[in-house]
Amino acid sequence: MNVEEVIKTEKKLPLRTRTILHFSLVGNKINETFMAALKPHEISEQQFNVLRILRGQKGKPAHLSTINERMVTKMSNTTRLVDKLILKGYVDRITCADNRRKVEITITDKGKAVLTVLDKVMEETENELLTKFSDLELNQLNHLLDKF
Amino acid sequence: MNVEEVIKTEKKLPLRTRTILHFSLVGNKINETFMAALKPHEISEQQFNVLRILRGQKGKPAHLSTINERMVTKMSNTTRLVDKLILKGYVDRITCADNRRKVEITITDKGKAVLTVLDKVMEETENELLTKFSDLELNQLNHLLDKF
DNA sequence: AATGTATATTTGTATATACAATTATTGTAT
DNA sequence: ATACAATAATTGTATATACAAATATACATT
Repeated sequence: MNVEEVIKTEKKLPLRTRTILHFSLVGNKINETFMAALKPHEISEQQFNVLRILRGQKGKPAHLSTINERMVTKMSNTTRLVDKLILKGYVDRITCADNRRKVEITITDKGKAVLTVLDKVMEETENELLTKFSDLELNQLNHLLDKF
Repeated sequence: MNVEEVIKTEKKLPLRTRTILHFSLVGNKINETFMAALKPHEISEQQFNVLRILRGQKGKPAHLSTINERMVTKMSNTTRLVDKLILKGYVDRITCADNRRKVEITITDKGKAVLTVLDKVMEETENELLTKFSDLELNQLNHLLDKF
């Protein structure tokens, strides 16, 4: 992906401007690719993330605030993401007995089942996006990303 | 930015999964930073992009489709982005005389004026985001991004 | 000229997200 | 115990975006 080609400019961009622009162009490509891959399964990336977080709990329920901390989205959206997952039967929500302000979210068997399907979809998409990278290059990239 | 720390997991993620996740975490950080920087000026990143594209035309108007090609967003959104810029007095829209299906968008003096202000804001934000990078590292990053 | 097809943009509608305000519950200080 | 602040989640509302359908104009074929 060549920046100057995409944005159709002849003039040389300053290094920092070019880097940020480059980054956001690649980011958009990655997002679009994942959205397209998940679309046939009628689930959004954010909803998928919630399911993954819940699986990470290994049976234990997660408080809504915990899910929220591990996501980029805002609290109010987390509530509504969970609403949608409940409608699909992928998670359950009960109010916490210890502290009735909190709610506990658990992934259902149905939710686990779609996750195993989606895991494959995501892995394939990752590989598709990263075909041109060697492991060495991926490590270099990760190392550079740590600097942000 | 450490991936495992952000998503609070102990187990080691597969290299490819980690890279994509890392990328999207950094992408979110970049986006948030720019949104926050532009917010006081009451303009969105997308609206700002339209203005930059128009400036690149050097006085010549741009067709809506041209603007659209150079942006990530969809055509219908481009229409509405321009609507908002017109309301603010930053651009003009006239139907093209040669081909009355097309429209021509031009940046106004007022639009150019805010751009010069926003240029500084963007440059500062870029520098703020990239403080930890040497020029060599930025070139390495750009080189790796080309592989996407 | 009439008809069908392609192009360029706009509009309608559903969904997604951000932000502020609200509700409900718990903890704390007097 | 009462009042006040803090915490957790939800709801209302405005804005943003995606997608499909509609509109308007131009081009091509008979």
